[in-house]
Amino acid sequence: MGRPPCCDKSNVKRGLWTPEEDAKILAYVSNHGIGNWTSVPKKAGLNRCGKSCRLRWTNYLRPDLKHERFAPEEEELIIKLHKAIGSRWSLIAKKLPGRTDNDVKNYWNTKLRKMLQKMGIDPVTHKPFSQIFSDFGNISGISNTGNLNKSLNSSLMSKPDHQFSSAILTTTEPSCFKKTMEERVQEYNPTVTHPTSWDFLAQFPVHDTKQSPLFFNEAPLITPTCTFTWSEFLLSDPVFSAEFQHQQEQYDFDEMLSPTNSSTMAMAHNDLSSCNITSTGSDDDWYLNRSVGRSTYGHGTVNNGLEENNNAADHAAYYSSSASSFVDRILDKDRELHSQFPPLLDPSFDYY
DNA sequence: AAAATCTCCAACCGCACCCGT
DNA sequence: CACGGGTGCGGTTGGAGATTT
Repeated sequence: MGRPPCCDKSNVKRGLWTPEEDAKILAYVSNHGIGNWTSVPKKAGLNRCGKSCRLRWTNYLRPDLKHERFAPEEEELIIKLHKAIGSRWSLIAKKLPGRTDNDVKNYWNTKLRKMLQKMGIDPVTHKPFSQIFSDFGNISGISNTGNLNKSLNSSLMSKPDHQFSSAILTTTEPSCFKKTMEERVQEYNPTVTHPTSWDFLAQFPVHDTKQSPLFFNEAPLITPTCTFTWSEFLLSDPVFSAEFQHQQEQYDFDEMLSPTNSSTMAMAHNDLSSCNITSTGSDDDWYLNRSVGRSTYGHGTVNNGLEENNNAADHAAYYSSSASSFVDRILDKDRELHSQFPPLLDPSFDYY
């Protein structure tokens, strides 16, 4: 027998909150503080589930929340923390003052995940696809070039925004696909005149480990081709290595991280310990943000013009202006790695 | 101009954990 | 120790606005 619901769902209001309802929550909290949310609806005169009240307060009404767009430093930190600990949004949010787990989760799902995919980085493993293919080439029984080429061919037949499907492991696709890597890359992005393997790989949609466990999850089948690891690369990165010097002084991550999953957590400990973010938010800004920023009453979100940054030009500007960013350094390292994989760099390489 | 599709994010759901009794 | 209510958390959904066809 399952647990009874926290309230009678049929008799409580659901959906978007009105300014009047928000005012009641704010008035209640200012008078009584937070706690015992199940009794809040009754005491505050709201026809809402207590859980819904708590969520509204936690995710939107709390005075310490930031409502402006994520800063580049915040984006970088989210990516780094996600690499270290995965989708533990509440832990990640704790390192981003003024952000909630819901904020971080939404931002990851709508922006960062897609951005990494477009850059050729698998947002699940945070590895460039090149490294994944390198590992792929060493899987027993499918290591010969012909099969690998056919597999690559198969994946190229899919549209970029589609998830990387298990089709990569099939060899039954039509064999009429004969474009070179350079042609494919330039077709995808005409501004690339001398595509690297990275550009080539950036075409590939991301692999979904849930849908296609054969590729990633059967770890014993995969034997890395070289001793390089991305965690070591990150540790050697000049920016991050400086941060590592202060690791234990800044955070007690043993407290944050569960003792289970020791190897992953050990890495997480290293990566997380380097995080050092300074709060840029101000409580005083909040009411200003609420008045000039966005609100979510009635018809959804109203932005102040700075909120959204969806176009590619802005992204390009950001990544060129935040010189030698986290991702840039990964790209540089990946190109270096590809010097060890010349066949993929040969313009005459034919995917057939 | 209208319809279709996409993007974004607030809100919801259900499970797990915490903690007081 | 067991139980039950409250809370935290991550995944998912619904729908409004934006963009594309």
